[in-house]
Amino acid sequence: MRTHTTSQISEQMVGAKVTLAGWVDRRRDHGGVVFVDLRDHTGIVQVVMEPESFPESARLRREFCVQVRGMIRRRPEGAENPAMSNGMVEVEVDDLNVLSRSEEPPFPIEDRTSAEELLRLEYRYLDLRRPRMARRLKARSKALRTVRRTLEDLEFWEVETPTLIRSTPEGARDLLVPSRHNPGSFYALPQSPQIYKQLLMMSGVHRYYQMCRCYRDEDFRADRQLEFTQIDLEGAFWGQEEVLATVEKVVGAVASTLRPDQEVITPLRRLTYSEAMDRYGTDKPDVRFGMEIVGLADVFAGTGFRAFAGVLESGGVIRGINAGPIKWSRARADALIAQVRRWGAGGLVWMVVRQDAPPRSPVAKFLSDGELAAVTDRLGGKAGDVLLLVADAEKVAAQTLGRLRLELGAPQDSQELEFLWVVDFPMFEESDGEITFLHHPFTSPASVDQMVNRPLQAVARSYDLVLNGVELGSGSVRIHDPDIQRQVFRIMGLADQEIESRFGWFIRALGYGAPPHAGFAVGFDRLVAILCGAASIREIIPFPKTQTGVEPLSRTPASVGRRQLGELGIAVDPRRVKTPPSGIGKSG
RNA sequence: GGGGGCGUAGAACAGUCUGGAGUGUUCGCUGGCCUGUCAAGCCAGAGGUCGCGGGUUCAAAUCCCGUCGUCCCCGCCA
Repeated sequence: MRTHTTSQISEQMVGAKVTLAGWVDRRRDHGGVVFVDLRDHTGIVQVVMEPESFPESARLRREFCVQVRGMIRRRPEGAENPAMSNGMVEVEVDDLNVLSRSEEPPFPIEDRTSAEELLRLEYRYLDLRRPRMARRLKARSKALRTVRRTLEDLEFWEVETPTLIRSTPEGARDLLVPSRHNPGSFYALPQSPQIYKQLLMMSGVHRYYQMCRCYRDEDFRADRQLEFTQIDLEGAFWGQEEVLATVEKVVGAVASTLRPDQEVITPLRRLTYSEAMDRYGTDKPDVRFGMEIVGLADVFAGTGFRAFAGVLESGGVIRGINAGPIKWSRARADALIAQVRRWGAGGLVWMVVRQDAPPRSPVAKFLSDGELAAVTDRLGGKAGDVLLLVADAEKVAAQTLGRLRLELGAPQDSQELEFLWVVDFPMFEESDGEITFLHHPFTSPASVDQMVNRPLQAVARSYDLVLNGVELGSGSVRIHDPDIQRQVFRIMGLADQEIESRFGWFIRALGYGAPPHAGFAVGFDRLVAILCGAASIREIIPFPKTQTGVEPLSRTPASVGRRQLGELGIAVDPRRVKTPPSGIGKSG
């Protein structure tokens, strides 16, 4: 079918006979001579023919699939195109073969313009012909290969675990699959192979990894789909350091493959969870820029400003950021204050630092000169800088300033890659009076005593990998002692009977000489998306779903027949039936 | 579950605030001309349920109500 790809055509090949195949990217008909840009998966080359010899050249249209045979020749002087890698030469056609014709494409197949995403998804096979999308597919493939090579070199075994597993009510909503042999019973698609990879450790597997598809039936985001790919790994006789070193090797290798322009320096920076929360107001800080959060409670310890004093008395905090010399106006201040109120904060105090004068601020009259000077000093304020202060409950203040920081400071077109470990997460958190784990219930506590006596202060041996403010993955040292595992479930409020019925089989497995083990899972789609500079993981997933879980090309999901349902013992409540959208958004 | 943006020709948009004939821009498409273009050029032409439904009005792309789709965010995501 073809002897070369378009990107192989070069000046050195002048005089060579080649056969190429691909699509008509563009046709430029000059009457006596016709130029066709022939596109394949590697690029574009110009082919030339005369309508006198090839009358069908006039009937070629965009996206026709063609095969051409011809000779590579140097372009006439002055007709070279230095913008193309093979622009010094062109293919003089000896034989033209239209393999298949094409309808007029619904949107142009080129990087320069972009159609609406829904239309692109409906015609994804055309969208993927665009060079940018082809590059992303290729990048994803290279990343997969790099991960596998790196881990295979480290003697990891890729082991496939079941994708039809038992549903567990904890965590995200499961995607369910009905069982025909056991009507009324359901499989769940895995949210992660967590339990199976731990069982593999108990099975004597030394190093495990898997490129696995995981499923979580939760609402979509730019970085969240119903199904997604993880680099899942686990090692026996491992602790935190071995995991971190291995994950650094893997993501470092992928980064240097896809982004050779950026150097990833290992070992990666580490922050503890509490440092991250204090300085950045989030457990996934974007450290490509400063604007760190600074505690100011001591500055206002004896303040006469009632609003601040009240917050401190009730156990709250006062913290601030220096937003720098941003454009400031009354309107902007009002808009920001309204915004932080929508986020749940009581308010926002702003100050604009001045040369040789106390900061300008609506609350300046309530504060002493000493307090104003101390705040300015603490936040490193220079003339023109805008300082933003929040006085509130600790969690609210951290969250508010963390979001403000991102909104006001996050770099827009940065090429930088800032990987970061966040370590020492809390074991549990309290929400609505219930104790739930932050990571998952198989995470080892740093101290069993502390976990039992003061669970909400307990530190877990767990860690997250963060890239440019995006959570790339998380892992932990696992519990390998059945008694500790049982205790964790008790702290979560499970009765012994329930522990036995739901997790007894797993705890029993821990009772047969389980090795200490630890592991990690990297969100592969997110990693590739960030490295490719894509704004959403949909850009690096070949056939992604929309926000309502629809795959618009095949129109998935779809209803199934009564007979199919009958075999499964399932009846659908007609009041709940909603037909998924069956076309593009213009349907009424 | 909640907040916000968007929906106008095959594509990307302007027009919507302040109602007055489907008014327009760029690209694509069709036909013609053209032997060195490469986002070719020139000439001519076709192409519209202004997402859908209802209301207000002499008159609705425009105002109001509802609804569908889509995107972003909050909740949610062990």
